[in-house]
Amino acid sequence: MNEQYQPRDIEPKAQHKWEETGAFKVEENTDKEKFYCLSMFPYPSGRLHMGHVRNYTIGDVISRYQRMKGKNVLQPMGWDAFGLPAENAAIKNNVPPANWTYSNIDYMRNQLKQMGFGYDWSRELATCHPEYYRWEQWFFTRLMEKGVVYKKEAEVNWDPVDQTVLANEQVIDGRGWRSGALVERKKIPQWFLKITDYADQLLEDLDKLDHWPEQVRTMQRNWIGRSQGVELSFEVPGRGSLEVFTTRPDTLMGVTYVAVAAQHPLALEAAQSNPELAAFIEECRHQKVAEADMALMEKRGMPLGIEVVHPLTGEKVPVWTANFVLMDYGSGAVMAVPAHDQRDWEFATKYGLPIKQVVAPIQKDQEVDLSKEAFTEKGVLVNSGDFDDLEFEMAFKAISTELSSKNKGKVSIHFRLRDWGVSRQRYWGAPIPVVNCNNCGAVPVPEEQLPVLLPEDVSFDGVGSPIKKMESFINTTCPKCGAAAERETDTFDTFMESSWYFARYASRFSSDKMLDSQAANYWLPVDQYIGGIEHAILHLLYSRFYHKLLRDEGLVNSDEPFTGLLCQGMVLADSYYYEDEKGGKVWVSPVDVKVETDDKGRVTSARHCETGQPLCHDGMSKMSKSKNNGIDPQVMIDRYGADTVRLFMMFAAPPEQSLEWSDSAVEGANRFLRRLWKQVYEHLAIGPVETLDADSLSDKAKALRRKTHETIQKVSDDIDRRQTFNTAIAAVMELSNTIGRATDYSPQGRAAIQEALVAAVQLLSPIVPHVADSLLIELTGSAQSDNWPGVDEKALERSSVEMVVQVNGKLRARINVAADADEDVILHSALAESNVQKHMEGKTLRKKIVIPGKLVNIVVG
RNA sequence: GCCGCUGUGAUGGAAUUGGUAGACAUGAGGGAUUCAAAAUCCCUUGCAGCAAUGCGUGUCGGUUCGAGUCCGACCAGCGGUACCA
Repeated sequence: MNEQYQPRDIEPKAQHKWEETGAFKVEENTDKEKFYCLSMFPYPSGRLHMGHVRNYTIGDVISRYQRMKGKNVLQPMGWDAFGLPAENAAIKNNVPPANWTYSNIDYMRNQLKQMGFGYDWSRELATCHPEYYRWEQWFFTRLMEKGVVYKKEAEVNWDPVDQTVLANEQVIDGRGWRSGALVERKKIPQWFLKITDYADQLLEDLDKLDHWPEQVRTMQRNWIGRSQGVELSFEVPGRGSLEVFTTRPDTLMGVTYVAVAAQHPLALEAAQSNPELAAFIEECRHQKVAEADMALMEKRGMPLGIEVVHPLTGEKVPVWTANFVLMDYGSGAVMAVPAHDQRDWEFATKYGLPIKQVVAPIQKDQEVDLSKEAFTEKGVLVNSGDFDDLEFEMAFKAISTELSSKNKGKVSIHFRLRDWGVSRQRYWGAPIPVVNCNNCGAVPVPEEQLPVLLPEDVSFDGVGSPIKKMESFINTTCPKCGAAAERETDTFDTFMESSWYFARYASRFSSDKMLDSQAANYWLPVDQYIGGIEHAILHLLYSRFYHKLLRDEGLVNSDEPFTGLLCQGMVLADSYYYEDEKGGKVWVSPVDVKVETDDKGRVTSARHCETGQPLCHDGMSKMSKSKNNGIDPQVMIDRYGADTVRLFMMFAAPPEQSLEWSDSAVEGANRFLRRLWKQVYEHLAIGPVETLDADSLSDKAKALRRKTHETIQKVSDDIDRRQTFNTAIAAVMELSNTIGRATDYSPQGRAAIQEALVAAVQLLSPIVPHVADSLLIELTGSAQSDNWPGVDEKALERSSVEMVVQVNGKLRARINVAADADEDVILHSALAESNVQKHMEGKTLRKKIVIPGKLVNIVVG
């Protein structure tokens, strides 16, 4: 055994061995319990970043742990390879997006291998590969036939100079990021998936996901947003009716105006004879489509000069157009009750519209001042004619019944969730498999003509998608009637690919079907899914939806794709900047910063290593290009080895929390591994160890053995149930410290040390597999990586326990009592303590609380 | 804006079911070893105080014998907000 820990030596050796023996290649095997552990696949952006390293280390630790517990573990890896960054890189470097993507994949695959992750590489996939997206195209044509798909006009951000659609991210301060032109909203025809048909299932099945974080389930519930309300109509004299939905029909008698979207037909019609209104509508066309922008902008509106008829009172109320009403959402119109809705109240106050109170507080003494704000609580009706004195539920019933009897409305369930628009006007994505024919309309491409290949050899100028100008791609014949026709040139939203990759991994080798049901159903659902919290809604909701579509097509037999979910936090680093002459911030990589501290180790100032330029510290923020604070994992792997990086990542914070990068803590992790190596080396250098006989140990050896088994118990629970890998590592560190203090070097004393060392290394092996592999071979002659240590309950037994004694909740003494002592004995012993008596002096004993094995609290007064 | 989360020593964090606040690390200070340095090893380290002790988990209030943990209000930061992935 080498005296020094040399990761450069042992890591490639271990990795080579795993590859040679196909250690992580798995097959369906019904004799063994399966475990499918999946980390969210990466976008191949160029190099691995710390977020990936963290995500995949967590996944690998869980996988290796489950494998050691004897399960048949599938852990695959692949590439979410379509997307916007490839197009940006193509413009910048003048290479086709495909070439850029493939070379990134090659580089990053090699990096993953250097980290020692135990993937079944035979199942690797890339979503930009036709053998992957052909099935997505095929499935879409099945959905078209089933009517789950439809086409409608929807608004996009339009850059009028570049003549291209922009992602929300590409709109900066209302302007196109490249052209600088004022962005417009534009309606274009797009494909939608009817996720709203599955809204109820998606909501109800959340209750089954009891191994998901509660916060994610809550967010999804709120996103789906089921609410019960009333759909009602206001008559527009001479022009039919205006439909609105409200969850507060009890406030119906307080409606003082109705608001419609700027693009609403009523508004557009009124604008024809009203130039001022037309100008307002034109202005609204330049608002961003993002919800956050909509919510933060100034609420503005204009009257249309028309009135509608209140469905119950028959009174006329004015119609306004307002910039916060969405045309794409619901009916594009809302009723306004300024007295009982804060947004309506602000709008009414701003434009001098009437505010009519129709709800009063149930508690008579509660004050309502409608000149200050709206009264939005549920209460009792007033100023509502026949409905006066009714409370919310009765009022809801009475008013909705009245509306249905007059045929003016009905109770209905409404979802916040909107259908999923899957069309993108971009190049680097899977082509939508549709042919547009003048005779037959939109025709799905038949299965035998799939895949519709995306041409990869393109010149990419960034202005529009190349395939939109490529006649060889566009011109085709209609699969139905044979006439000349045009291909759809839009591509799929990349969420389409990431919504079913987990199923394809499980059935990676079926070449004639999207999924082989036997393989897919053996592995699915995923037992443990790991990824960033930023995917809590969109990706996870779309995947759940897609899984149900696969189920309804008979391809899988489960209802949900992911049984367990772990959302890991971000990786942060210090960020530093200085200001240039123009006052702009110049960000300096933390690698190039020298930090000065005072005599207590507090940071006093920071300077640029080379120039000495004083720098401002901007605190910890997410590692990003924009703040130039990314730490390259490759540099750390080269310097310390993969095990140190893995250990630091898992030790520095619990997985769901954000993790702060710290150079000195990385060195600390490395130091621990060196110490552990040395501990094993020195133990073995003394000579052979005899077999442990648990009954013939000294008290000291017994205490070490108890620590060993307590640690096994704690680490097993930490990794398995709690998923707090940081505390698991801390526990092994404690065990290592205890081993270091051992003084019994008799043959049986050394046998107890041997047991402790073997356990420590085994417990760490999911986290630092390379060094563990080497150490276990030295200690036991074999790697034993398929063995998780078991707890010997007998080793845990203690004869006495320490308890703390409090007086009025303050710690005053510690006592040692027999483990099975009863309350009287414990109290007697507690009251005998001199410091306890001192604090009781001159006071009356009021209460005695005894928590066996923990504490005694004496209450005096 | 809305939805969700987080806040504990100089720093990362621990405290699992309401029961010893600060495990395990990092940093800092002191010492040993060394010609010297690195590395390594040992000791100290929440704040105030000589001590007894008092104070202390973002802020303010509440429940309880007992609150980092539960409840209410607030402040700050972060994630998502439907075309970034």
